[in-house]
Amino acid sequence: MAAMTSAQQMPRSNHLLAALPAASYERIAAHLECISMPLGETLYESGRAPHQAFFPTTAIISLHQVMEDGASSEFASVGNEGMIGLPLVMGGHTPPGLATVCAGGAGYRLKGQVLADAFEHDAAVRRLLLRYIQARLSQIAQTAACNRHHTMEQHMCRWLLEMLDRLPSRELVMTQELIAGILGVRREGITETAGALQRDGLISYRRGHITVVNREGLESRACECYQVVKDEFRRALGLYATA
Amino acid sequence: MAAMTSAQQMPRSNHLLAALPAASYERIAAHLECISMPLGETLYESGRAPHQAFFPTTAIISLHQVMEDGASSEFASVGNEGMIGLPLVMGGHTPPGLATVCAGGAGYRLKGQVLADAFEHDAAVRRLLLRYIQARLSQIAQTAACNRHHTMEQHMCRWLLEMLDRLPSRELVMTQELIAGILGVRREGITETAGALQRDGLISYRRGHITVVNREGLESRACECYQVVKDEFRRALGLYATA
DNA sequence: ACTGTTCTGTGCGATAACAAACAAAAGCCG
DNA sequence: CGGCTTTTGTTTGTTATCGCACAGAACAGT
Repeated sequence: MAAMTSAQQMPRSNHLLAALPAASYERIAAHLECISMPLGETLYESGRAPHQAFFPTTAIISLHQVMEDGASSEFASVGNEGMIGLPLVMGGHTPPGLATVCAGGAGYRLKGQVLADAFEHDAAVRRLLLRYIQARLSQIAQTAACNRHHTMEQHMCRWLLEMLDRLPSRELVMTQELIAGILGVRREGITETAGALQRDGLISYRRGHITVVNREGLESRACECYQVVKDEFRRALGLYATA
Repeated sequence: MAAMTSAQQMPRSNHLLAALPAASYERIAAHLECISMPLGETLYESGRAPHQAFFPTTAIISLHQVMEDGASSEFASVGNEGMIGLPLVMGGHTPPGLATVCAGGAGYRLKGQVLADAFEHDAAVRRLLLRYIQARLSQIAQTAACNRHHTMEQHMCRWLLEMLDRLPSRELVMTQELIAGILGVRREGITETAGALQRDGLISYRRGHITVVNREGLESRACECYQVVKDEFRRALGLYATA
């Protein structure tokens, strides 16, 4: 965990925080700690009660469900557009599922109690988070349908785009093995698909690094789910939907 | 839509309503209208803004996402344990997706404004609904993973059990074609799977009717998702988790 | 530079689900 | 009863993904 600068004088590089009215933000800002989130770190897991919320700025967190046989599958990814720790405001227990850092980077940490209080007493915070939760619901629902109907290539293109939208650069630091684990498919499948995408000039990669070369190309080979989910989050944060 | 009896003197046959403290319930009860929900009716669709919430008692609603190419896939089913109309309290727009009645029956209808007000001003209502939303999130997340990893037979057994838990009888009135549409698979697949389950004495069926004969058998052939989701809802409603 | 480890590439056969076409019932209604 | 419609059953071939096995390449550390 890196240096703890107060977040007040920093740009609000997390869109969810940025969408708060100034008064609400200021009440929270003093409690935000700037931390680094190293690749592979687990922020939430089923057994452990959560006490912190996280607002990624450059990091990306993958939420996934793990099956009894060890197979797993991402149902949502969270980056600078959102937060980790919804159970804190929903007052329930820790849900099944796991939150792990799939792209190392930075983010803010906030004490669960501070968030819960803000949600309870500040209507603006509450409204925003509820809209965010609704977008999250759509995101997961779309993923469920995507998992049933779309091909591996479509899904992978979608996922690359989602990562890209949240990353400061066009490069992902990530092995094919890891991607396969996240998407819940075999590593060989990713090798093959990535090979095809590289052949067609959409991406280029070397051991543990993938660079997106042709974004439009990826968009045309991704499934509709990418755009659907993106629009939902834009609406939730009060931005206009894309044309 | 059937006769509108005030719900006050009726048993609270919807578990979510039943979980409310008496004071909170009474404030709402006068506004509950008892209605019938015929098979096939659409309660929510992407374009239309929602103005009503629904609390099924004997009916079951299937929430599904529809793809551009017309393919669709259920991501949650809602019966007497829950409600339809979460967007009303989350303050957002109508999400993508569709809510249709997949088992005809009865339920309560509540004006959206009444629900929104209760959520805004009554902390008990808010707490309960937030816990319910959390369970719904888990339900959808589990379905996403289920869609990726489990077989059609596992999924179908899971789904039959979920229907059974919410139905007054052991019989579903429903064609194989319809089931296939809900689960997002081919009708032939359902025919084959249903045939196998009948051969093994777990269910029996005739044109448009399926009767569950051996519940334990189904449980052993369903995937873990059934139990995981069931436990989440029990917790949300304040019941004990199963042993 | 050498060596070991971690990634990536490739080639099988197996399997689950798809697509389409058609046959056979089951129920509805005159 | 007899015909029509809807539902279910069956067949054949195709495709996407899996599971496994192993080879080659890239990189990291000594």
